Amino acid sequence: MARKSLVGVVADELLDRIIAGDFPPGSSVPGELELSARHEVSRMTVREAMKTLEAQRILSVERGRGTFVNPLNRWASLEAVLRAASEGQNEAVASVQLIELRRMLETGACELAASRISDRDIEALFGNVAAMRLAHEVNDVAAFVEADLAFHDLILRASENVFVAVLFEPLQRVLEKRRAETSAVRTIQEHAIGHHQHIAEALESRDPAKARKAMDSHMQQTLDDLKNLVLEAP
Amino acid sequence: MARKSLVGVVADELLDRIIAGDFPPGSSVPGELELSARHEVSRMTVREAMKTLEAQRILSVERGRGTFVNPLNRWASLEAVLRAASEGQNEAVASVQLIELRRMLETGACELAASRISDRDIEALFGNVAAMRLAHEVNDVAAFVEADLAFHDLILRASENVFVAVLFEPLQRVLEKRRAETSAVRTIQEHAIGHHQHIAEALESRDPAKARKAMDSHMQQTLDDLKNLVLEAP
DNA sequence: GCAAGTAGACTTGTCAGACATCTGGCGACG
DNA sequence: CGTCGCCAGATGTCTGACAAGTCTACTTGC
Repeated sequence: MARKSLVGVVADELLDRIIAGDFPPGSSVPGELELSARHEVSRMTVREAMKTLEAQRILSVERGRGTFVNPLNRWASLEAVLRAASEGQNEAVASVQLIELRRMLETGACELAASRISDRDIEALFGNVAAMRLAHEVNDVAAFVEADLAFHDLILRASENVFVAVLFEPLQRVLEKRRAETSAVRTIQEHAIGHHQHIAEALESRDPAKARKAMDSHMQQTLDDLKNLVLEAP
Repeated sequence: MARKSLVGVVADELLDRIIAGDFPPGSSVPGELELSARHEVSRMTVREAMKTLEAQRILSVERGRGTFVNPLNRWASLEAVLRAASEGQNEAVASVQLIELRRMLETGACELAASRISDRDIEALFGNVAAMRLAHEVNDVAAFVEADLAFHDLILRASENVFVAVLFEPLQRVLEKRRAETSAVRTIQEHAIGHHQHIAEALESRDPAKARKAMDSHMQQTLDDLKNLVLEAP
């Protein structure tokens, strides 16, 4: 694990204080000198920390006036928004909303991919399903997850839309922990194998509507699994 | 227009050189000292420029080794990716892909909003349609666009999904210029009014599938309009 | 008395130079 | 031949200073 530099520490602590509500949107954040004294670092370090938060549109720096907190809907960092939205009892709500977002992107990408995917990619898709089946039989969770991820990644790339991939990348990183959890349950594995088989077949038929529906069913299953896990967890 | 600070200029020029292919993904960019000499600024300025690019996951800075260019699919900035994807003759392709992305988010948000939207918001929706109709009659393009944007913004917020709004914000900023162009054509205005009316009615019926379909038709129209304008432009 | 102008305090922007710390390779030494 | 240590080069941080924008409040001229 990479030890964080001072800049990272200061940026994190400042973001924590923003999320905690110390500095509500629209208000100003303490000056660079004050922060450098508080965190016992030089002003340059504080400036670099601010620059990272400004690049994520969390802060707006105005020369001569001060530095201000942007409203949450202008933040450009999915992870920062996730941290802010997960405060308190909202973690379950945030998880569901993330799945909803994933559903939009994946079903859309699948619909596009249906009319653009190559024969070779379809073959690879069925190969991934076979790999999932095998991993299920020998009870190899890691291999199962890997084939699962490769399957979805292939569809994303087959949609031939660069921007979808860009938006999806941070989402995947946030969700990968929970995916590993759900994938450990054998009955869920069986469900997933069936859904993936249907998706591959739908793509093979080159029917966008059918492909979208197949992926949507898969996402609905994923959402149900998440709800059952989160809500029933002790 | 805000004059860009030196940091912004350096960051832009460096990004331009990356996009131009001077530093392909995986390779290293020149050291801080070399860049500070090239741009005739201090090392601190270069460092802050690098920090902004690092925060957007365009660069990876590794202490003691150097600074490296990330592959495009790891970039976190929609606008930077757009700049990279619009190089050469690809601008039309990039525009279409952006609309595809917007379609995913807006149809998804509309589907969610159908079961969550309040009566008051529905009323406001019809109010916006009325405003569009009025603006159409008196030929006020600015008012038309404003009501249009308010309509879509309302649906986004009615979906009650924070993350959708976060992803959609930069998209909207990128697309707003073209939207103003298409909205200037009177026949397109008429089409849009009809579609918006259908969307509002579908949401009023609280039928998610119907709402999704109505929004999808609207997006299809937008896509067709864009294609006709881009492809037929002299 | 009032308004315009201005001095000052406070903010961020940039610069210069220095030292610390990490990485990787090269060479000396066992 | 392998290992250790040194060194060049990279980024990380600090100090102190000055430039430049913004807002407030006081001064000044009418």
